[in-house]
Amino acid sequence: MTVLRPVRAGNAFEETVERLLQAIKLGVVAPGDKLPPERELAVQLGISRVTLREAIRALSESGYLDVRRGRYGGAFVTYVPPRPDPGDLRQAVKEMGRAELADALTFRLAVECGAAEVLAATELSQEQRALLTRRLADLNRAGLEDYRRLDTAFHLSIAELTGSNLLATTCADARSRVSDLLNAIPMLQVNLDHAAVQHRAIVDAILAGDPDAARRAVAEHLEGTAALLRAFLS
Amino acid sequence: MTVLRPVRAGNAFEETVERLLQAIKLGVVAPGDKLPPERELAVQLGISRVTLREAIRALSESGYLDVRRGRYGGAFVTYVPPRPDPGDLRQAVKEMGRAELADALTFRLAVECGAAEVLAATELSQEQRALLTRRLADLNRAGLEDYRRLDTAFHLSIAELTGSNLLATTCADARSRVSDLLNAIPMLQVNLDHAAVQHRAIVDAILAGDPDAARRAVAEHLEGTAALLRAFLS
DNA sequence: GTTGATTGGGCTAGTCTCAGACCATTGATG
DNA sequence: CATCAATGGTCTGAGACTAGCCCAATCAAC
Repeated sequence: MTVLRPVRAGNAFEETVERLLQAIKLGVVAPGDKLPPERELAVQLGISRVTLREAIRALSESGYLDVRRGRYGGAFVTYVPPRPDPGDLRQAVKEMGRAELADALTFRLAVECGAAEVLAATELSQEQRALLTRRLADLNRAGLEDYRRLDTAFHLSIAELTGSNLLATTCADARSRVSDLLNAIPMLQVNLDHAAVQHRAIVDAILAGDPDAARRAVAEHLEGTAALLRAFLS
Repeated sequence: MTVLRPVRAGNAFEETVERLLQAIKLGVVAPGDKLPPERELAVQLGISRVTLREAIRALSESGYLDVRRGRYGGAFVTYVPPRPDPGDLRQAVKEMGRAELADALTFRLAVECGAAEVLAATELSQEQRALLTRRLADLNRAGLEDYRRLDTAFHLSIAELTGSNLLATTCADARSRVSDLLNAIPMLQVNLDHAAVQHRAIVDAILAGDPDAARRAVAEHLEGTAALLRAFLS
């Protein structure tokens, strides 16, 4: 049964590595930025500093972080998403497995659609409307270097604006499960233009307070990339 | 930031208690049934038998379980949902806190709507359609004693039928966050009749392959109870 | 240069958790 | 009534995790 599943996804070290990797790959800490100081971060993550340091060392040895001592030191993010490559994509899809990929894509579709329609059904303040349009503008202004990070920020801000922390973390989790795959998709200008139109439609539907339109816009947007990924299974 | 949150919700003992309580309150193991044998359950939950036994003992001492030794023994569920009581409801809502309640309700709305519309957009096999209608029929045939459990089973089967484990567990989590509150809501015949109509509408929309209608039906259904709960905040 | 604040590096004693083995109880079956 | 399989009850040694402390390095400010 679905509820008597493992209580923990691994030991504290493994879960910490996973969490930090999520923060890095989602661009919560951008390349060149540094993580919070160990003592502080350990408290935020609810683990001991020893365990946190083990995780940081692992990520440092894997090339995700550069750790520097002394004042103004810290753990700096060195990871930059690899250049999109259909070969990587094909391999990544294979590694993940057919069932797991379907699960992750369905999950993402459901929670992002749910978040968008809830937000569309909400009375939004002027600040909230401004934030949403600003995120969209940031994304449209982005270069290829920053596109994925700002795309993530845009999508996650929809969930965050609902005011539900549970929903925001769930959407972040859903996205991180496919982030490696998304990063491997080549960014063709046609696709970017297409995505921009869809992003616009999503924002318009939310600002217009039209949940059905918001749902359809998000579904259409996500189905595009989902179909592309599924194609690599055959 | 939403992603640098605690890695663990508590120690293994606490998380195990929480998980077993979820299984009991959602009716995954019905009153009178017993949990799987300790050795087996410990493996399923990914914890040691020692830790599992501590959790079982705590629940036994709290009156949720009755543990019997020997062959044909086991941990039997003795918990039956308390008789609905507006007084309990008012207190439970107060204990939970305004922000947490809003979070949980928004979360549930988003994920259950998302699940329903994904399912409505899916090609369903004959077996899947049959399962859904059977769950609905079971619920309509239920007495007051079994209503909550079968209502939960109906709602969760929608998420399970999407084939996404992640989505199913997320919906189960969302429901369990408000289950105490739902159980405290008095079951008036008017409300049950109303719910039956809404359940029918949800199933019809899913079977008809109409995601927009499915979304609206679920949203309307959940907003009813959400509004009722919110009323107890004032 | 010296200083001092900030940050990573490392140690230790104690608690939590685990795997595995063995014991005790129960009750259907022959 | 004796047997025996299934199940909960208990113990032990090892490893994971934590809290708290102190050390070492760095660099802006004086």
